[in-house]
Formats: sequence, C-alpha cells, structure tokens
Amino acid sequence: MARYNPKEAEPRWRAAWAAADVFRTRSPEEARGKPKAYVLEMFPYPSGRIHMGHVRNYTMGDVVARSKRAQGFNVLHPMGWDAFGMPAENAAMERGVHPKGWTYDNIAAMRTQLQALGLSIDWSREFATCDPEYYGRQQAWFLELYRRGLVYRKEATVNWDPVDHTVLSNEQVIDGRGWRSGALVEKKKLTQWFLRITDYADRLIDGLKTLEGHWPDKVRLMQENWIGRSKGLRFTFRFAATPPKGFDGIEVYTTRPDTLFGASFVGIAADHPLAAHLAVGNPQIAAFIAECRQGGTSEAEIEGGEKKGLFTGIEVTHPFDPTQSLQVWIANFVLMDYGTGAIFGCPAHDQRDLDFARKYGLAVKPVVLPPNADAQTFAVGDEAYVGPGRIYHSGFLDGLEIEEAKAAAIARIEEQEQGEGATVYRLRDWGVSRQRYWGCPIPIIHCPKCGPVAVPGDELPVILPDDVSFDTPGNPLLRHPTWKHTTCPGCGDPGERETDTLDTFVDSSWYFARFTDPTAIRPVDKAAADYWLPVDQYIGGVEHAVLHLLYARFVTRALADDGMLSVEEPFAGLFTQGMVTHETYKSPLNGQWLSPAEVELRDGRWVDVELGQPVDVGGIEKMSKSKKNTVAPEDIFETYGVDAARLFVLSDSPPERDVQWTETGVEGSWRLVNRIWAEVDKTADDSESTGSEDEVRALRRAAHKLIQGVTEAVANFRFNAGIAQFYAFLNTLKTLEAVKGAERVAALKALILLINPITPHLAEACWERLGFEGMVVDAAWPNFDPVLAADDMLVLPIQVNGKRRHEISAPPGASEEAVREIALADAAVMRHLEGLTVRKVIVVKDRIVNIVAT
RNA sequence: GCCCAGGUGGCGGAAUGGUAGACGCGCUGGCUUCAGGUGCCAGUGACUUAACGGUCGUGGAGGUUCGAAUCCUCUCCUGGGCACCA
Repeated sequence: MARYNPKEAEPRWRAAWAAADVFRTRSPEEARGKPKAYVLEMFPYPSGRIHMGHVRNYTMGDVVARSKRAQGFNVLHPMGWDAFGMPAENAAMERGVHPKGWTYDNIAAMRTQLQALGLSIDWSREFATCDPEYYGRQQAWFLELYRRGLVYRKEATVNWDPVDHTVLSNEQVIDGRGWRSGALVEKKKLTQWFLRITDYADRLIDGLKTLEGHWPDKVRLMQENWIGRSKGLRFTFRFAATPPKGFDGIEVYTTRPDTLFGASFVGIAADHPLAAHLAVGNPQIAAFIAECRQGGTSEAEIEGGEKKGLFTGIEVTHPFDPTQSLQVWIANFVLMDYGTGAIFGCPAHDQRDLDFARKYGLAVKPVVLPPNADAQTFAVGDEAYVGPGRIYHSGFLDGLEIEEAKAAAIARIEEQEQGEGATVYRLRDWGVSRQRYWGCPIPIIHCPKCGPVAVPGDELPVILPDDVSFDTPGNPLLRHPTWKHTTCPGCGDPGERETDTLDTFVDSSWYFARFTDPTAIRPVDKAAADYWLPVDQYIGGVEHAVLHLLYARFVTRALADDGMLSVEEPFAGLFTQGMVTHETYKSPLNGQWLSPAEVELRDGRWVDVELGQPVDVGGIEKMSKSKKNTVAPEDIFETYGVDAARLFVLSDSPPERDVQWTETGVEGSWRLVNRIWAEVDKTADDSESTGSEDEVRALRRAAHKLIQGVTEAVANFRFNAGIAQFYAFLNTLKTLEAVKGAERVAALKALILLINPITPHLAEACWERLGFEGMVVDAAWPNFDPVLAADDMLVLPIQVNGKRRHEISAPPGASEEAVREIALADAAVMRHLEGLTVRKVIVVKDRIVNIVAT
C-alpha cells in the first residue's frame, strides 16, 4: 500500500492541467449554449508574498469555479494585480529600489506562489493595473467622464505634514502626528479632482434592492447607511443685527425640523466662509480656526475628538419666533462637507448638541415629549432624547407627532420663503487626486490660457516616467525636470501636466470588466462584456464592504451611461469572507512579539524555542507583520501539501467568519487527505463484490446523502459544514467494511467528484488510482437521488411539556394519528404522564412529538 | 463619536422555531510500536445517581410560544468599517 505523496502528485497534476490547457476560457461559440459563470476573487495587492488570507480567498473562489465547471457552466476565472499604491513608494524610500521593479518582482514571486495553489485560473488574461495597457484605457474613460461633466475640480482638505511638506494618508497619521517626521499634522486645502458619485446616489441606493438575497444583508445596509439619504429642511437664518458684509444669512440643513423650537444655538464649521470672514481682524476667532485646523482629516478623529466651540458674537433670528435670537458658534464637530456646513443645535434631542451645550452653558429645551411622560416634570439629563413622542413647547407644532411636525415645519418655512424641503446625502463626491508617483497619471494638461485641457486620445497613455528619485519627501512627478512640461492641446502654448495621480480605488473600480477581454483596444470590448458581465460570484474581504464595492458600482453605472457597458450592477452575487487569525506570542523579557515559528508547546506551556523560557500568549488577532503572528503558506505546502492547506482554510470556520490558524487543525486536514487516499488505495485492488443487501443499501444511502449535502453546502458557501460531511461519510464507510467491489467504488467515485473542487490534486490521484478515464477536472458533478437517500426509520423524540422524555421509531411520513398512538402508549412517556391530564398532543411530522399535560 | 456584525463544551464550530453540542481539534483509557509519532478501538458539556435516570446548560436580564441558541426588548463584551491602507 502506497502512502499518498503530495510532493510528487501535486506538481504532476498541475502540469497535466497545464498541458491540456483545461482552464483556458472558452468563447461563447466554443461553449455552445452552456450557461456562463463569471467567478472572481478580489485581486491582490502585490506585496511580495501570499498570506493565509489569500489562500482562503482564492481557495473559496476556486471551489466555486471548479464546481460550476463540473456543473456544466462556461467559466471565466481570471487573476490580476492591484499594483499601484503606497507600499511601492515606501520601499523605494526605504531601500532605494524603483517602485516599478519592486512591483513587477513581487508580482512574479506571488504568481509562482498562487500557481502552486492549483487554482483553476486562466492565466492568459492576467494583467496588472500598473501596465500602461491598463492604465492608459483607464485614462481614456476618465476623460470620457470628464467630457460628460462627471469629473471636476474643487478645494478639499488633506492631512499635511508641515515638516516633510507632504500630504499624508490617514494611515500615515498616527496619534495626530506624521509617521516619519513625528510632526503634528495639520489640515490643508488643495485643489483636487473629484468624480460626481453623488449624482448617482439615488441609483446606488435603489440598486441595492436588486441585490437582495445575493449580497450579504449587512453589506447592503452598510452601503445604504454610507450613502445616507435623508429628507430634511434647508433654510436660512436671518441675522438679528446688521449682516456681515457679503452675507445674507446662514443656510443650515436639518433632518429634524420638528425640533426647531428647541434650538439654542447655530453652529458653523471652522472652514465656513463666514468663519473665515469673521477671522479677519479678530485674532481670537483666527486663533480658534487655526486650532481647529490642527489634527487629521479622518472622521474617527473629528467625531471622536473633544467638542470645541467659540461664540462669534453674532446672533440670528429664530424663523418661527422673531423675538428669539440664537448665538452663532464656530464648532469643530460641524463638517463643511455635509449639508451646508452649518447646523442649528437642539441639545435636548441630539447627543452631540447636548454635549456641546453642557460644555458651554447653552440652554437645553425639550420639545419632544416621550409617550407617557409628564410635561411638567420631563427633563433631559446627560442623555439626549431621540425617541418617539409628541411635540410640545413649540407653538403651532404643539401636539403633533414627529413626522407630522416635520412636514408642518417645512411647509411653514416654505410659506415664509426662507427655505425648502430637501434631500441630502451623507455621501460625498469621490476625491481621486493623490499627490504621489506610483499611480495612474491624471491625463490633464494645465494651460495658463485655456485652463485644464484633456490630453487628446491619440496621445494616450500618459506614461509615468521611470527616471524619478525618492531621496526627498513629496511627489517626484512634481520635481521631475522635464516630464510635466508639454504644450497645450488647445492653443499650442506651453502647458503643464497634472502631476497628481489617481486613487488606486479607481484602478480597482473596473478591472472586472477589463478581464472580459484584456486585449481590447477600447477600455472594454462591448461584446465580451455583454457576454460575461455581471460577475456572477464575487468573493473578497468584508473590509471592502463599502468603499471598493461602492466605487465599482458607481463606475459601472457611469460607463453604462456612456454605452461602454450594459449592466448597472457589476456583481450579481457577493460573498464576503472573514480573516485568518492566529494567537500572538510575546517575550516577557523584552516585550518583543515572537512568531509562531519561534515558540513551541512544551508540557502544555508555550516557550521560546531558543531560550526555553515561557512566553506570554496574547489575543487571537488578524495575521499581521507587526504582531509577527503570521504563518507562511509555503511552509505549510511544504509540510502537508497544498490540498491539506486548501482543505483546512475552508474546514474550521464558516467562511464569512474569521478562521484561526492552528497547527493541529491543519494536521486534521492532512489526516483526511490520507484517509481518503488509503480508502481509495485499498478499494482499488478489490476484485469481487461483497456485502449484504442492507449494507449495500446503507452505503448507497450514505453516498447520496453526501451528494445532496455537499452540493447544497457548496452552493450556499457552507464549506465547513460540507467538509464535515466528508468525515461523517468516511466514518460510515468504516462501519461498512463488508461492502467491497463495484458498490464501494461507486461510493468513492461520488466522494472524489465532490471533493475535487476543494482538493483537486488528491481527487485526480484517486481518480487515476481507481482507473477512471480522463481527469476529474473534466468530469461532471454527481447527481443526487432522493429515493436512495431516504431513511428507512426515523427516531422521533417525545416531549412532555416541552422536556424530552423518550424517543420512538417511526417510518418517514408516518401519519399523525399513528405517531400519537405510539407515543401515548410508550411506557416511559406514560410514567411521566402519571397523575396528569393530556390537554394537547402536537405532532410535527417526521420531527418531534410534544405532549402538553397538566 | 457614528455605521455594521458576532458571542454555543477545554478549543474551532453544528443545529428550516422542534432531540443543543454534527464534524474536527484536544484530552482520557486500550491495542499496535524497542521508543516517539502515525494508525486502530472506546469514552469525553456540568452537577447528581450503584444503575435506570434526573437537574442545569447557548454572554446577562426580561418577554412571545405547546416548544427559543434561533423571534422581540434592554444590557454587557469582542471584532470590522469610517472616505488618502489595499
């Protein structure tokens, strides 16, 4: 008996697939009427090495792709590289390598590693977003959107490092300081390029409904909340005294016009034009604005920070009560990007307003009375009341419910011609400018006479220059001696190229469309895209639930409006998978993190391999370099083979949840691989058929239950539950050792076909050992027969008053009366019914009996 | 601060409102082995009982139901996202 040797078998079968070119995508003509299935996993950033998260993601995709292939679909399953981004520039600064060389070297290394996974990918369609053939087409459609007015420039705030004189990403701001210089970060305004995603806000929300049942509910909900459509009131406060020069009033937006009588102040953003105006000649205001400018731009930082404000000395008149005036404050929690950059504060019914009012001693006046509360005694303490109720203390709104009051308040403001009902979105336009080198150049030329001018189509792509230096911080394109100097396509005068590059989210917002024909002259070949899109199953990390997926949905619509695509939704099905985690280890001596390779378990305690000293075992966290809790996939492949690793990443946790990597877990998967091989190896040499009729039936039943269970599990992304059934099947097989020959081979054939998408190398080896023709990769998915899978007898638990007391056997489909009679006649049940009167007997067919007795 | 998700044995987890703990890991005992490992057999939620059995048990507190891990309300804890990380 030969042991299974993955080191020999796995490369051999990968070579066999390659030789037969089985994973080449078939054209619609070649597919001859087969339905298409486009299976895609989020393409990786080429960091240099694959990690376990990749193994999990791409294995899941491969299971879907291979099972679809077996089920008769024409499959597109491509791979590429999300290759622009900051890490390449960081490597350039730290190690003096060129971002381009670094990136393509990493791609080569990772391609080798991914190919070792035995994925059913059509590598002929591979591309990287940093290929000029790709980003040049991106520039082409970007200019198409520019012509249609979907691209524009405006001022926006960035994190500014005042020492390095560079823009920082939110990630590069650590505790309010630049990660390299350590300087306190400031907000700075820059003119930047934007895409009008807000024009599509309604369509992006409405489209979510069409994805119901095909996308996780939580992702749809997160996107809906992110877009944040709200109906409310936009109106103008008039100044109580002489207006400041150039200002008619302060326009605010509110979703709670019903609480207007509870207003106790007006807040404006620190970068509101009125604030800037007032700062002139008022050092106190100027200083406060400067103070607000400190710190980064991230929402978490702004919203989580301390609330600060300054009274401007100006007052406005309440729109419903001219005798009442409200103080205007500059407040750091008011965002210029949302609504109008100004709010009215109603402390009683908004927590942030309440915190602010308590801090600065402003009035707190409740105007919504909770149900059953007493108007005389109801008061707001440290917690704002945001629940339902009736309006009071509010003049003409008194007695109305909240929604009625909103409508009445809006109507009155419109009557007064002070404003109108409005729909506002939390979603902001997409800022795509990055002051960085390693990205797609924005194909615009700035001309002193003509302004920004699009680069003519025949001059695309605008190629990144290779001769750049990273010895000083900042954007090398800006410093490049010649690259930006060109002529204006409009007037022929000297002009300058835009030196900003595009956000890498732009690169990943359309790559799935490019995969349908990566050689197309246009950005997308219409016929190929029409055949393949939408992506039938998209798989990736839940961390992309909002940004990447929203941008891709937007760009798809924008390109569809341009006639380039015919679908609105790029991803018909979405699955978001959890992360791979691992225990963390820390040395108690120096507080340094230790990698799993540096520790081992001795007598139930984790110790440092070298020193033999005990180590502190920390939390289970996402595998990351900083915590050193990573496991290199190559090491696992080397020890257990690729199939055992594929099996393990799917087996221990539901795929949407985090999975904890453990050495003992992968050993369990390795054992399953060996058990399957041993079973096949043993059966292959059986020549005669044996086994009683009952045993043969039991084996068939087990096999058909397996087909049913695994087919459902794979279709519903319940890989862990599916894999458990393989174990259960093998356990059953062991109890049926007496069955040999053709019946056993047939059962194993089903097993091989079912496990093929998960452990394809092993499946091929078993297929060959049993002497079947061709390769499993070309074999059809097995069919399930419900008659063969049905049980002869069922065990029905009997409950008395909801507590399980006994069980009876009954054939499937036994009638209610028959089951009731058996149950009531059961000795153990009768014992529990002693002294009680049976009131009711509930029989749930083929499931349970519950006797209610008192 | 805001949005979202998840809490079930020693561990990962299973369970169309219907036998809680499938399956795996670990552990215990036995067989195999010079030994270690592998492999094979049996057991394994807690408490209780000589045994049959009984009681409790799905983060916590209430509720709906003949019946709740599952549905509802409140609460605690952990994780993800927050627009320049990809």
